[in-house]
Amino acid sequence: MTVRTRFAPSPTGYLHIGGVRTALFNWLFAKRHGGKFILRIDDTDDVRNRPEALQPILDGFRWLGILWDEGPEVGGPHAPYFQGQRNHLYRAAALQLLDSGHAYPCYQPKEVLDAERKEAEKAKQNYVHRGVHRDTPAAENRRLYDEKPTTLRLKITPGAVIAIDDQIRGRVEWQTDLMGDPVILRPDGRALYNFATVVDDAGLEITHVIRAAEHLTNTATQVAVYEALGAKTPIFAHIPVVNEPNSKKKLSKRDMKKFVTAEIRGMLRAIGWTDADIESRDDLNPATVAFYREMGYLPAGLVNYLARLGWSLDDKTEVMPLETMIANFSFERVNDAPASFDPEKLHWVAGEYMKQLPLAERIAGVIPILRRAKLIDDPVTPELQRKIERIVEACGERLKIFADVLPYSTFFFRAPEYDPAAVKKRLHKEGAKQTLREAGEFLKATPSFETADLERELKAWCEPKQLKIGDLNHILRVATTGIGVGPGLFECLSILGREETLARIVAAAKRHVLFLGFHHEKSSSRHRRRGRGFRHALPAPPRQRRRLRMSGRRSGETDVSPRPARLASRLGHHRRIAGVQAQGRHRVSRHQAPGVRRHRPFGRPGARVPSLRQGSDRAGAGDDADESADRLGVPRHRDPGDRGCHSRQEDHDGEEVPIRRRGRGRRVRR
RNA sequence: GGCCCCGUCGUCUAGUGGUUAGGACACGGCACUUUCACUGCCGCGACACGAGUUCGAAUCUCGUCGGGGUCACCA
Repeated sequence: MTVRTRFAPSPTGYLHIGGVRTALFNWLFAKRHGGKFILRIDDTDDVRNRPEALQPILDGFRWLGILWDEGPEVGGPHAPYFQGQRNHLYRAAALQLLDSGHAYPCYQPKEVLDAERKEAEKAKQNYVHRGVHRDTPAAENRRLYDEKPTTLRLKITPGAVIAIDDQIRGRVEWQTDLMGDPVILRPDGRALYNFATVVDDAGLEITHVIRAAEHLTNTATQVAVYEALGAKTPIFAHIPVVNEPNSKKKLSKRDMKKFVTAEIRGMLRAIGWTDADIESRDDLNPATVAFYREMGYLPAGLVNYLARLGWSLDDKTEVMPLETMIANFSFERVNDAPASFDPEKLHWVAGEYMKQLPLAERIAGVIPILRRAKLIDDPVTPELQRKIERIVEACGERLKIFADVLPYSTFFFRAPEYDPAAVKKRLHKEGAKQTLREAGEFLKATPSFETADLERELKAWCEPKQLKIGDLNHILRVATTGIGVGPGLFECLSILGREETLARIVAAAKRHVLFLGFHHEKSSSRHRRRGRGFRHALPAPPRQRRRLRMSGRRSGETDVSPRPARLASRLGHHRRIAGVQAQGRHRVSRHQAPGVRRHRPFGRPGARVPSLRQGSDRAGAGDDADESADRLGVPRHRDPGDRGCHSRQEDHDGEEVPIRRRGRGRRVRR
């Protein structure tokens, strides 16, 4: 028997991260057994049935390399692969069940049913619907239905047990007495999910139904349909759901917008998306695959991470080639318990893959990011290409995802934006200005501006002056790049070239005085405190943080505002020259680095969130900041009074509950 | 509320009666270093709880607690 697995997304306009994990398991299993992976589109929900909403899903799969053997745009022997085009099959199957006495028409109005359901709920009873025509002869039921079409219900056999041997969960059983007769066909002839799915899975000869555990309870109904249809039930494997980061809640498709926190917004803006884009597009969201594509994650890294989310190869392997995953994938090593999506680890895995990527491909990956961020124009001249190559080389392993290039390279393409904290730390020092001027003079005349030569020359220059190369490094770095961290200084200078380097040194030396009083006013904004990559922004540097903690301040929050007296003394000076040089003072763009912050989709687990309200000069942060701060930092707790946990106690002396999985570790292997 | 599923460091996981409970991310520290990153080393840190079976339980049984999923003429 050839293994056939399937994934059946609804065309929602985006590929959900939880969904793609399910699809991946299906795909891996099929590949492992030389089988076929089928993509079927569950588009029976009219409301969301937009053809254009399918494309992002197909694109996402193709980008990840999860290719389907049968399905949209590929075809196959069981076409069409859209449920919307298969309704005649469901209808035929339903009528067949009607004729065989497995189904019956139900004329009970919906309102009555709802009322009954409510009643049952009130009485704390399970609601089990049995229609009046359950026991009417099949021929009579068919006559009734033809005369007056209505909903068709499946007859559930009473007093029976439906059981599956789930590949992951072991044996799971349900008592049919607790199941109502499910509707399989609406009055207008359209099928319901639990029915259509079975007709399709049977029709497409799916051998293994691998899906998220949230479908486990659907399985009872579906098995009943298989049996009524006389079809062979497939093998089921219910994989644990994917939870929100640091949460025990499912990473849901509902309420996706909540994942677009102020921080995520900042990241999206940094790579060139506007607020309008973010508002209007569902897929600019860290719960989708598209988001990671946008941010420049390598697809292979995402696949590797997702594969490891709920599955393991052994006791230690984290990063492994696709072939290894395929060769070793088995349900036996799929965990039973839900797994929380961990963006930090994903980022790490992505970085591991980036390390392996040849330079040429890194360059190719970085270009679209630079372009979107409007740092480069469309035609990439050979000269520009060479510059980008040098930048990427200089970034080295700082690059884990392509978007990491931005904080490390923006200053190569436009005038540096000075990070106030770095300026304060490195330029507001006794002698810094002097050193800067002298270094500038020296760099005017060095014989070469090649990286290695610069390094040698500058080191030699430092020696007699009792100046540590490290100190010079800091001063020059901030003066020429505006930020305190980045690629190697000598690489930076070399890439900038002599002319630009000197210009920046002169400009920085001039403005140095201005810096003394100016930046303090607004520097409480976390957003521009650190000009570092996506990966290392939020926490203050170790030493600083320790100090903050000791002073009882929240960690992660830096207060560099000057004491009032000092501020006052500076203000006079500042006012005098501000009018003339206002445009020359440091400016922090609202949209670009160095505001680019640490990559933390979904926010930082467990961290106190510094107030973003202070950063009112940061565009867009104000509105959603409070809300997202709550979400980011505060662990999700249910209301203590709302713990749905009394059930078993109350049950205990009531009805016996004979249904439970036996032997938790037991798995039926094939 | 009914039914079903799940419970090993903050997170991902290894573990199928005998282990000092292993690895990875994250975090803290040290070393390397011109910053950061990389790399190496060190550290922090878990079997939800209670009974039972057993010479011996993270592992088997029962119970308790906790978490989640699902209860549609949605998918």
